[in-house]
Amino acid sequence: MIKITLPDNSVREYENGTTSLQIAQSISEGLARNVLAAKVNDEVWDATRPITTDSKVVLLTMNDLEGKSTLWHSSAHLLAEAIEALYPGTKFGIGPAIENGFYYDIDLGGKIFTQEDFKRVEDKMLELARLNNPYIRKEISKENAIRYFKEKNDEYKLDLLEGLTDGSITFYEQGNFIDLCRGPHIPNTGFIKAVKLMNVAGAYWRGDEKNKMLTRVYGITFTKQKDLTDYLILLEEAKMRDHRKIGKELELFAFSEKVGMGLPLWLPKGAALRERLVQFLQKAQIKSGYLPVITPHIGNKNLYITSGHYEKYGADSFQPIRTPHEGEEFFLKPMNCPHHCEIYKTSPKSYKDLPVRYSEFGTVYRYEQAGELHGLTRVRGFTQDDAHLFCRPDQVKEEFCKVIDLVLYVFKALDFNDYTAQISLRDPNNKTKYIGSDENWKLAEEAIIESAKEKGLKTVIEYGEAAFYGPKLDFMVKDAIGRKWQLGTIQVDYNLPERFELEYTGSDNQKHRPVMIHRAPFGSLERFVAVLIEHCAGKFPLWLTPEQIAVLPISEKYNDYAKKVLELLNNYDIRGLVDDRNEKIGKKIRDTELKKVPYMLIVGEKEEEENKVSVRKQGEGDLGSFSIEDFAEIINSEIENRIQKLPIIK
RNA sequence: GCCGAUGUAGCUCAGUUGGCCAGAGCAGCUGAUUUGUAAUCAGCUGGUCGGGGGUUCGAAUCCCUCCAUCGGCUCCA
Repeated sequence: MIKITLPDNSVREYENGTTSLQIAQSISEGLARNVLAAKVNDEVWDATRPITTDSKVVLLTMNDLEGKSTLWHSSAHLLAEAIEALYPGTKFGIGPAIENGFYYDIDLGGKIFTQEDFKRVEDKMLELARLNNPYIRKEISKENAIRYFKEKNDEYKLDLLEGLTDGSITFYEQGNFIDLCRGPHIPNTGFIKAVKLMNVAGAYWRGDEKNKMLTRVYGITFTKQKDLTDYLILLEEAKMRDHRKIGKELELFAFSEKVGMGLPLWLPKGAALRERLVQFLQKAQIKSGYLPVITPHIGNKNLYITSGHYEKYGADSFQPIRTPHEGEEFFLKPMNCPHHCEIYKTSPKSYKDLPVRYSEFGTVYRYEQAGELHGLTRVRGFTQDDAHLFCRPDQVKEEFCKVIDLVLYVFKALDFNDYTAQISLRDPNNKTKYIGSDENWKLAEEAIIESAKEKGLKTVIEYGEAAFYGPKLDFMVKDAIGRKWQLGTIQVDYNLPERFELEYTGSDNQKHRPVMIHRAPFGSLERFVAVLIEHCAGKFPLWLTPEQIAVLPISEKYNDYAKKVLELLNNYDIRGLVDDRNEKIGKKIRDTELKKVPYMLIVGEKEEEENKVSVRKQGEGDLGSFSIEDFAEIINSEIENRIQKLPIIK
């Protein structure tokens, strides 16, 4: 007999060799029908794998991340089985589960796989799923594994096998399909009840652009049809919120082929919104002791040679601008830090001067490959809400913590309430990608980890995500429909001060090297606005939105009164427009609703007589009539509660 | 940059066995109407069918090429 400890710490005894599935059955049949896999002593196992020692067991269902990914991994095998049945001779790369579903990389020889083929493959998958074929785990020798895939003539699997050591190799078999796979898998294909292929794309074998491009087929499956339906509804919702669509509809920004790809044009309303964001942050930064500076849009090549950016990115940048005579070379400014280093150097610094904090809404230009561009989230010209803090080593932690406060202040003001902090460190296997000594990296990493801890941030560590000059703390926010976005970033840097030979005189009258903190709470205004649009679906906070009110006269007879109302409200710092078109009130309301203007003020005979306005709130309806002063009071207190009462950082 | 898809009026979209002057709705303009909480009516304007080249008696439709966009890959200082 073996002892099994369940998550509620209850201990049950089972016969040696009992499976997690049998444990589930002993608890309830319903549970057994939903068990996809099990965590046995913190390792995810097949639910059908016999347990032979005393163990901690957690049964996994669709409600668990690991349960989902087991289902999706098994679904990838099912996809492969279906494709092999329909397109014999197909070679298979890898087929993992991903955040939402799974994919399989396949080589169909010459055949082009398109959306037209989806229906056929989906039907085949469902047909195979209904056979309830078990997923059977088999340990196999490397020699036999190689023989199998040689016979099958699948060079990708042979390539994968090369990296594996004998003794650890397992095959999984379901129906007529055998795959090299570590597992784990669901008990049988019958758990897969709903199947949807999402899209198809090219992907290089092993992610290396020198290798052959395979066809990547993306799909998702569920154990209930309803879950698939809900997922598709969520995707529709995401489509409705797409900032490219809303940006066009609300006339916030545009692109022009003539101006060039990836170069956003801010339209009047978008520019107003952006400017308001800038003012908001500028104000908080000045209160926090930042000194705004301004630097040019181009910089001499030597500047970037010093910073190390030239060596790292020079070849993949917009190429230099050459002057007609002197043979000088200038780059479009791809980042602000080197300029700020030079500002630091314009005067000698004492330890008493530090920290100094230079801030700049600095517009930078980066050559991004054509296929990488995406709306406002990935562009070739953008404005960073940048700042560089130069401080003594003993000030790093305090400064870093203050920057965290500022970032959280920004998130709070804009309703991003669900966020995590990602500590982005070097790739330990490839240190050549980075500049600077191990010692400096260690100091920087410690500063970040300690500060995040002190602030009580929820953190995850990611290796290989650091900037080339230093580790980062990246803030990931979740939007209103649960999608994750990277926004603000804070970086500790011991390397650029060295390259620029930055100094200050200490109390010991010796020269010392300052530490530099790079930070951008928004990240970039472009990206931030994009994420904000998708977060709030275009219904911006009242303090930020381009038009807070629309005054809607019932007929042209009341246009003059409407204009007077708007003027009076302008005096209360409330902004908006009068819809003086010759249209019926229903039409004006409809159009204003679609423009997502927060408040509509309807004025006609009654209102003019009583010097009032009828207030209608966007998305909610009629609120009744108010005097102009009362309405202004309501708006301004709503704004005050949202933003001005937030504790401003010291 | 690579793989695949897409490109028709300002916007959303019809129109492909190649064939009469390329269509609709919304937007815009003109007029009528002067309106009470999500679309008033009528008329009109607007398109080198992404650009260029080719096949053909004839091309939005077929072929080539370039550009842009979309979904991915790779990349992201």
